[in-house]
Amino acid sequence: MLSSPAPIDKENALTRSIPAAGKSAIKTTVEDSALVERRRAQLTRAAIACFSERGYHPTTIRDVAERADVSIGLIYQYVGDKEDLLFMALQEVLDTYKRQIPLALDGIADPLQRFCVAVQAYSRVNGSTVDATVLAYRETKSLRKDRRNTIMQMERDTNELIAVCVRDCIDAGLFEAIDVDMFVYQIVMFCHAWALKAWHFAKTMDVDTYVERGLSLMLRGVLTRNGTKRMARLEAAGRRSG
Amino acid sequence: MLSSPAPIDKENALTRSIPAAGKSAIKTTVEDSALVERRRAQLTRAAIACFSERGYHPTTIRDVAERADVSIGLIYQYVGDKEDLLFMALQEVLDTYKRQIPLALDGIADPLQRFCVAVQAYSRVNGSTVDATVLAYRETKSLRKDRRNTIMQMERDTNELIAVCVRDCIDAGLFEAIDVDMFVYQIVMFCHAWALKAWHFAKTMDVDTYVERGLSLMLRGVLTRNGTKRMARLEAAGRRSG
DNA sequence: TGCTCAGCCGAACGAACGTTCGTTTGGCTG
DNA sequence: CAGCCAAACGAACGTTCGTTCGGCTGAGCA
Repeated sequence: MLSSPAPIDKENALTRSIPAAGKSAIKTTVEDSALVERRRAQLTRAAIACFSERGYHPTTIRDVAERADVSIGLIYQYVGDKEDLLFMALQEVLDTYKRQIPLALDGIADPLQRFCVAVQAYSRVNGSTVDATVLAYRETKSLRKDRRNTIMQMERDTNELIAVCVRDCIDAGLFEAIDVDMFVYQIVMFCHAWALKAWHFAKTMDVDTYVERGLSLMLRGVLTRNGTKRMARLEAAGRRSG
Repeated sequence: MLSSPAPIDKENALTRSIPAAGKSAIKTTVEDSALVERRRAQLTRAAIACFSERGYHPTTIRDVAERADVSIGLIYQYVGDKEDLLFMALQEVLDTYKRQIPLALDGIADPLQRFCVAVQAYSRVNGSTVDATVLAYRETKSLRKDRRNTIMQMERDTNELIAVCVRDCIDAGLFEAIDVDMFVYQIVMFCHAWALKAWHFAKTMDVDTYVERGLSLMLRGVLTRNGTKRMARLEAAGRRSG
């Protein structure tokens, strides 16, 4: 057996919109916790926009303040320092991925379709926020170690969403007994590549075409005979509905 | 036919160790061109080390000067500004890739073996300089547009080295008539992933294991019947020799 | 020996930026 | 309406860092 054990994460259901509370919590001087949440969301949105555009270090606090339409001083009532803004931004980006995939999967039962939809959803969210995905690749290293670990754990959580789909396909006899860990990373890199190599791909196709062409390549040799039949049926159904 | 035309680049043979002369050339006040080359190589080495460790923006000119064991003032006799250092560093990194693959391919005739060796060489060079590969992903965006384009062209050149191997395998009847562009990017991302996801993979295997497991997954469904036979023979030969 | 100048040095400059803090605002309370 | 206070503001501070520039050095030459 080639597959190495992938750690299964159980804290998924417990995470909040801004998780990782406790240890690396963010300082605030404001009491009203609803206000804190609202302001932080506002600042996070502005930070993602600024950091995506110019990068973390070249962006100034003044840039973020202006984008968020608040004063410089206000920012320091809701975060401890500039790095907190980056941490919040990256958490929000990774969290979006973690939210979008289950959302797309909702109500779909067939394992093969679930797999394809998961890949499509992940690629689409990468595509709709290319800059944010690139930001995560560029700036995760700019975080302190413990926070970097938090972000990496969030990536592992997302990967696990894909891994589950793959294992279900194998269990259902639709995929061969492949190297799951390797395949999951191949898929994940494929989804990220739509953002990372947008300068190459976006010239010649849209996301959905990309996913279609990519899957038809990657699934050769992975689908069982049954899987191939099921795939043909799904494609026919897809063509009929849109 | 799914494959889209990949542009073939002919200026490969013309590039020098520090290419892209002409337009975006780098300022110097020193006459002796041999000295300029030596000093720039020295500075480039130091810059790659510093930028890889701490990132481009947090690295100071003082850091690079210290690492290269020269004064601050000397640097400005060989480069115009800090961005020149980044440009030289990224060029050197990408150029190493472009040099290593043909080097590994030298003397190998069998198309399938050439493909496998190219993937292995690319993964190995990514692995031996993980930080440099990550640097290229992080900081290419920190360059001015024209220089960013130069770097992207160098990446395309490297990709083309892989593309040639793939097409040769198809022409030799060892690969099915697959989507070449898609497959090349899948391979390239796979090679980069060894560096980008080192925190995941390096815990459980070495580069060569990674390449072996990755290829055996990606080549299912790509190899023709003949290709599969040839592959088995190559693996047997490989096992005998080392 | 003394002159010259390419190459090198690093103190000094000044702009930019993260962060602070004294002040202002506006709404609630009694 | 007076008194209070959380929230917001933004000028000012102190530091950092890219870049400059005036002077030093030593090899080559007369």
